[in-house]
Amino acid sequence: MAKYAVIKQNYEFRRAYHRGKSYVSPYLVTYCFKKKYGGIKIGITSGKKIGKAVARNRTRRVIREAYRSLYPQLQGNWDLVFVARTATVYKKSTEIAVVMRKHLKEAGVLR
RNA sequence: UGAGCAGAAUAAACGGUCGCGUGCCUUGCUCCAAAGGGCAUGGCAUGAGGAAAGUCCGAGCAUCGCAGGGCAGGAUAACGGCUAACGGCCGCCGAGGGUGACCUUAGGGAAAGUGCAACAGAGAUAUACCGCCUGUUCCUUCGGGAGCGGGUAAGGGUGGAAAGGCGAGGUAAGAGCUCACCGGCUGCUGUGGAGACAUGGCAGUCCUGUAAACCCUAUCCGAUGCAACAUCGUGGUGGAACAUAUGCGGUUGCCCGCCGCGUUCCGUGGAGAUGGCUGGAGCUGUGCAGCAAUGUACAGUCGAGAUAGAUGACCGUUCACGACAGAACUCGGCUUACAGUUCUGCUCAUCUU
RNA sequence: GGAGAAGUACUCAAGUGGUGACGAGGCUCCCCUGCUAAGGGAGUAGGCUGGCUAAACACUGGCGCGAGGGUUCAAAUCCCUCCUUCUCCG
Repeated sequence: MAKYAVIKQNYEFRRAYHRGKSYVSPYLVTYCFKKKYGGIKIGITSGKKIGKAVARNRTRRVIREAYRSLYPQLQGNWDLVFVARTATVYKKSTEIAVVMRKHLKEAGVLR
């Protein structure tokens, strides 16, 4: 996980939820919080609502894979939080990547 | 051929590109007196399960407690064995179910004591309501009826359960009151078995159920859990020693002004880091002992160790088109979830020879 | 990951083996009022599945206290296995 920084602390998640901009689609929710420094950090949330451990692990992997394909095109200082929804379990990473690209373009993170 | 029973194995496969965790190695940069460390690139190896789950039992390991004994509390419960241990497993006995292969079974003690048994019913651990039989008094239409007293457990509705069952004798009517058969229990005893137990004999006896109610008997159990625990230890803060205000640091390069106080040691505190962390009652194969669980000898072998938590994406080929589901200190079990496929042994029915 | 607690009607809840599962709020209907509110009275395991009926109401049998088994004559209660929810340990 050295390649991309990860959000660990609870206050960082809270800051993104309360003060960040949110973008919603049927199988992904994105929160973007702009910072002054620190580069790009991401956090992935897959709650108990998604399912059991296998389903939660799968959503995290799929979202991380989609983020990996978009990672080289990002710029700025951002905290990004991706929240999985129930429908995410049955999606492929390419479908997630299309939605994520749309969300990040609206937020201005992309390019 | 159809239906079924028991056990075991497996849990889609192969190839290519990109990506992730861990270990080892190479190269480059860098910190350092050195040992060694950090970052980046590349290569090789390896990378979830039969239940990893539930956390229901049993252990290892760790810390705390503990002279020894007892009480309380909890768990288990036919018998023999296996095991580090177990409430687990194997074998076997009893009971129940199935035509059968086979399956299920918390299966000690109610004759040590206490409690409970609603409703119904005359009566619930001992009973006389109706009935049956009989003594006596009165009445009588001479059939019998009424009152008072006695005997009786055969028959009666109720109930989960009504005092062993059924037949015969017996009797005023009846009754294990007596007898034969069957059944239960207790004592003594023969045979078989390691034992539970099985199967006989003799004598006595006829007793409600409930211990997953209290209890009795036998055996076992200290508490807490890797977020345990060990090591290092920030900021802050207490004390001592040394130094000291004409000093040092910050605020603007200098002056004034303003603000703060240094070093070492011993505590307190416990952010965080490292260890614990995977080689073990290990796995595979063969032989031997044993009905088996299992034990043992030899040979081979090392198969995750993360710390916001590593297995994914895309493409191609094939098929039966893929269920339940993700390690978090480690083992032995149990329980629960589960698409299918394969193999072995066996039973029943039908048909053919 | 570990340790514990609870589950009863729409909500809150009582019920430690025994008729038909107590009660409060809420809800429905009625009374009171010109109309509301307040007050008073009645009903409220309301569901599922059978019987009765042409059909409905009423009556009645069975199931139903998170789910499924077991012990018992009898289980919300006792025992076992699951499910769900909540709390604590950094």
